[in-house]
Amino acid sequence: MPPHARRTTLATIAREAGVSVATVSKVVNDRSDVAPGTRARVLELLHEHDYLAPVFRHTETAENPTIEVQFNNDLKTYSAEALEGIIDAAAELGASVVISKSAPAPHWARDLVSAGRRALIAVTSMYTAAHVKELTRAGLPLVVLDPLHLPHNRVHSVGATNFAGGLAATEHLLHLGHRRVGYLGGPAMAVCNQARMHGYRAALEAAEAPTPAAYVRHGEFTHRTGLLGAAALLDLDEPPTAFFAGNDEIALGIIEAARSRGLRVPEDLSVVGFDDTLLARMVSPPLTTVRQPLREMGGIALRTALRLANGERVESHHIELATELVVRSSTGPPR
Amino acid sequence: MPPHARRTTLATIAREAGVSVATVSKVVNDRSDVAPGTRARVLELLHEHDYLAPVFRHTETAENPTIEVQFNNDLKTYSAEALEGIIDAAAELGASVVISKSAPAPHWARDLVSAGRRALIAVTSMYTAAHVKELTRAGLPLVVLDPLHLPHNRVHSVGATNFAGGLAATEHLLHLGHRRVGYLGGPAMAVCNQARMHGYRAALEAAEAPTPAAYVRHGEFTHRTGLLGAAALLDLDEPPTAFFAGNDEIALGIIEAARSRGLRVPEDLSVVGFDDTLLARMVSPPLTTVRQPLREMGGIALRTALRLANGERVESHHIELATELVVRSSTGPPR
DNA sequence: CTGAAAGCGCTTACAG
DNA sequence: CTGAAAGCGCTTACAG
Repeated sequence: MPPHARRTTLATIAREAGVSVATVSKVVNDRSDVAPGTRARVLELLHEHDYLAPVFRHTETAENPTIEVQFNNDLKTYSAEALEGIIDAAAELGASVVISKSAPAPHWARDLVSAGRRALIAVTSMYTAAHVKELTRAGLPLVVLDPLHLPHNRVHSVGATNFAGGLAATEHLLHLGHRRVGYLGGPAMAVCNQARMHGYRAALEAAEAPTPAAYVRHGEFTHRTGLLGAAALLDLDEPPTAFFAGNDEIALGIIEAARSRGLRVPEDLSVVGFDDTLLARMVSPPLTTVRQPLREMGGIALRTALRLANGERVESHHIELATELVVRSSTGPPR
Repeated sequence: MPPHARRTTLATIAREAGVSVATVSKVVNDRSDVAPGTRARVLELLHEHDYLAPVFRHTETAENPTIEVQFNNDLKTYSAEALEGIIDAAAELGASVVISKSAPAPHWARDLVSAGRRALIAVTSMYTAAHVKELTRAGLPLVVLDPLHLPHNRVHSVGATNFAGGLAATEHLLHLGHRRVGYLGGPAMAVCNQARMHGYRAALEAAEAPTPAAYVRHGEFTHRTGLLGAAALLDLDEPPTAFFAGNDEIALGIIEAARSRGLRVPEDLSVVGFDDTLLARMVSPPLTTVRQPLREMGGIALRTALRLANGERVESHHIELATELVVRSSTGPPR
C-alpha cells in the first residue's frame, strides 16, 4: 500500500458518524463516557478509514522506516546468518530492524502497522492464507525468506535453487563412486525440502542408480532427525554408503550416528549437508555441503521489503539465488 | 533518566531565546529563512533542554517500549542464543527489540533517543568511557551483556561466573588424570577470558601441576585461534594431553587441529569448551563444555534495561549467573 | 529575517 | 451521554 497522501482525521470520522470531534476523540482515547452504540459506530468508521493517531503518523513517511523480522522457531545458525544479511542491508539503507518470534494474534497485522512497521519479513514462515489476507487488509507488505509453501503471487519471497543444489550434492557422491545414497530431509511438506529431494532423485535416476524407498526419509531440519534416520538406515541389510542431508544440522546428526557405531567419516560413510552455515566450517571433519547464500538472501529480502513499503513495484514476486557445492572433508570414495 | 514529567515545548525555548515560537519552529524544521546567529542560539537551547518533537514523545511513555540491541561483530551462535533470551523476555513484557551492529557515530546516542529507543543492550561491547558518557548525556540507559571490560559502576552488566567455570573445566581434566593441560583463549584484555584463564591456573596450582608459560595462549574467540594455537602446542616436545578452550569455537578449532594430525578426541587428546552453544551438542564427538546460561542472561539484560528505562532503581549494577560443567564425549583419561 | 495571526488536529473541563 | 468552547503545541502564508 502506498503511503496515504493525507491521513483521515477525527473531523472526517465525526462528520460521517454525525457526532462531534470531541466524541470521536473520546472513543479513540477509550474514555468511558460514550454511549455503547455511538462507540461502536465510531469504532467501525475508524477501522474503515484506517485511522492512525498523530504520534504514529510519522512512521508512514519516516526516512528511517522500520521493518519487522519474524522467526517461527529457534534462531539457529541458519536464521542468524540470514538475519545478518538483513541487518547489514538495513544499516546501509537507513532502516531499522525489529525482531520477534511470530505469534499471530487477532489484530496482529494492524497492531504492527500501528507500532510503525512498514513491512514484514518472515523467515521460513508458516503463514496461512488467512494471515496473508489480514496483512493485505492492514496494508503491510510481506516478504518470505525461504518459503515453506509454494510461491503465492500475492506474497513476495526469496529462496535458493534447491533442486539444483540437491542435484549437485548427489552428483558429487555419484562421481565419487557411491551407488547407495540415502536422503534424510526436513518436513515432507516444505517446498525447499521437496526440491532438494527431487534434485537428489533426478541425479540418481540419471545415473541409473535405483533407490529403495526406505532410503528416503523426511522429518525436521534438526540434528535429531539425522541421528535417528541414519541409525535406521544403517541397520538395513544394504545400508547406504553415503547420505545427502536436507540441511547441515541433519548432516551432523548423521555423522554422530556414524561415530556412535564406530563408522568413520568419510572413510566408512560420506555425508553432504545443505546450507553451509558456520557449523559446516567448524566441524571435524569439515562438512561438504551445498552453500545457500543466506546473507545475500537476507539482503534481498530487506531491499524488497523496503521497496514494497515505499509503494514501488517489484518485478518478480519470487527470486531464487544460486546454490553452490562446497567440497570439504566429509565425503570420499566408498570402501 | 526517569521519563520527563513534561517535555520542553517550543514556547519555552522561544521565551529563553527571546524569539517567537514561529522562529523556533523554523529552526526545528530546518527552514532556510532564519539568521545564522538566531539559529545557533536556538539550536543550543533545544539541545540543552533535550527537545523532542511531538511525534517522538509517545516513545517515552509507550506501553510498548523499544530496546536497541547492538552487536559489535558477527551474530555467532553465542550471540544468537543470548538474543533469543532477549526476544523471549521482550515478548513476555510487551517490549520491542531493534537489532543492529554497533557503529557509534557523532550524535549516535541522541539519535537513538530520537528514534524512540528507551534503553540499549550491548552484547560483548567495546564501548569506551566516551561512549558511556554520551549515553548518559542522552539519558539512554545501557546494559552490557558479557562485558569485555571490568564492571564500571555507571554501566549495568550481566555476565557469568567465568572463574568458577574455568576452575570446574580444569578440575574435570585433572580428575581424569591429565597433568599437562593447555589453555587457548580469547582476547588477553577481555575480562571474561582473563577470569576463565585464572580459574584454569587456580585449578592447576591447587593440584600442583606446573604449567609452562607456553601452554597459555590468547587470541580471539574463533575457530582459527584454536586451530593455530593447538597446532603450535602440539608441536612442543612435551605437548599437552588436554586443552581447556576459552569458548566452544576455539575448542572446535583444537579438535580440527588434532584430526588433521591424526589424533583422536578423546582417545589421544581431551578438549573442554566454554559456552555450551548449540555447536557443542551437534558436533561429533559431542563437546564437554562449561555451560553459560545465555538465554537467561539475555532475559535478565532485557529486564534490567526495561527497569532502567522506566527510571526504576536496579539494586546491583553487575549480575553474574552460575556456569555449569557439562560432561559429554570430548574428554577422557590420557593415554 | 522576523513574528502576528490564522489554522490544524487533538484533548479536556464543564454545562446541559 | 453529548458537544461547544477553550486550550495546547505546532506550522505556515504573509506582511513588514
